Amino acid sequence: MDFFQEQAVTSSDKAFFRLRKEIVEGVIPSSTKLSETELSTKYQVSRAVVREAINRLEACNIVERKANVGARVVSLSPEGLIELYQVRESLEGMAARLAAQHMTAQEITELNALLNSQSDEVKNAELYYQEAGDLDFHYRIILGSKNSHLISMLVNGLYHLVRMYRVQLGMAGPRVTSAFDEHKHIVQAISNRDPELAEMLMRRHITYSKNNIEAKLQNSL
Amino acid sequence: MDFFQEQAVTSSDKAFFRLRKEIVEGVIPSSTKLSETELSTKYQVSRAVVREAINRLEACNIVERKANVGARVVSLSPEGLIELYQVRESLEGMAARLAAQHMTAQEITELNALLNSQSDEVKNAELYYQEAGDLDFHYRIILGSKNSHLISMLVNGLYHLVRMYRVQLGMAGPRVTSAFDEHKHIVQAISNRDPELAEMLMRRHITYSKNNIEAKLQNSL
DNA sequence: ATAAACAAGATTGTCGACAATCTTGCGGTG
DNA sequence: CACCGCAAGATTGTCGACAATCTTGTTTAT
Repeated sequence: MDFFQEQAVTSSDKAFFRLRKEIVEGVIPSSTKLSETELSTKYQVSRAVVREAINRLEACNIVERKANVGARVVSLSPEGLIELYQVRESLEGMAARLAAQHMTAQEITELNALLNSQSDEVKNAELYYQEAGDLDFHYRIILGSKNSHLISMLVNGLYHLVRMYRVQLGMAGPRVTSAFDEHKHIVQAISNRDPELAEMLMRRHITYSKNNIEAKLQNSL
Repeated sequence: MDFFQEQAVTSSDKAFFRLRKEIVEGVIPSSTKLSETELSTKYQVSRAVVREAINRLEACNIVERKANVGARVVSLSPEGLIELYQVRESLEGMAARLAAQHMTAQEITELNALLNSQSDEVKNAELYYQEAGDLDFHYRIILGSKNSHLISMLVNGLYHLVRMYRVQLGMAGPRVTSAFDEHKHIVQAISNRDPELAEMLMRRHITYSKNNIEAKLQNSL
């Protein structure tokens, strides 16, 4: 299930994962100032490891830092979410294109199997699908691109930010069955080794999600 | 000329910029092991600032690091360069699309002016163009997208890697006049506020570059 | 009363030392 | 002779203390 369960080897790793989790899940609210000394006492580690963790969070665009002033959690805005989805559309579209070229026959078979198992869940209205299943689908295609830069940008960077928005703005929306059909068509294009179509369908799929979210944001104003 | 001349405020900044420069320009060859103690004596700073600099280089994908083992400069490969250009095609294509929507009238005017001034240079065969002028053009469009994630990924990340490849594999190739015409058409699409076409032309432009580079790599084998 | 200048406090940046881990070469054992 | 284990050396990871910078509240001069 969890593809890349990144495992912590050093203290900084642990601090980084913990901090990221707390920020993404809103335990530490957005726009909060991150005090190095405060966190080091809270986590029972030295300031150096907290510092390194914060630096890594900055590289993920989860916190912003000013020299001699400090770091604070990024503030979420509707515009920021739109920007995020524009980048997603671009990168995941390319991922789908490359996946159609580079995925192995076995990987494609497994992807189809995943979709079939999810098909039952969708019929039975187990909306377990939305969170984990959607992620699983997108991850497989990203990894299937076999492009390490693409993978790194999406998996280590964007996806945590997207999740942060999802959690904190309460976007666990529906769009389940329609999204599922879109997934099916994307896999079909990949199975047919049709890069052009795969990219186009993936871009549309993400654009639809973006529009759906924009509509929700409108309503909540 | 230099758009974002990032200015160093802390010692770590200086160490980071210096290290990046030396790596990109090949003074420190690719695949070199980076010893923290060695660099700290060489740069006359503490190990902590070297450490932080190396961490930042890791975030840029310029060095790879293993826990408890150390960091080494990434190794360049033809496949790596291709992957880089695939990501560039994706991101800069989106940048051109967004630039067509979001650039101000003044920015577009300035972009046209830049092209006109370069037009003379191309005619006079001052191939000053290739390096700085090409960069200038692409940077303006990236910044014109007004998408901070896109800008950050390209300016802080990919472009230094691309330059590293260019310098070390000796890719100061021609393709001057034809690339210039492609630039002209892209700007025209942006002037017409045609996002679709701007993206398509930018993607083609980068694909051509990629093909050109691939051909050179073939020859040098 | 407003604004500039200063001082006290707190926070980040940098440093050198110690602890934990990995690498390397030697010696023992099958 | 090959392989495993172990010890010495070197390298990275972590720590607490000091230095440099920013923030804040008060004072002072216009």
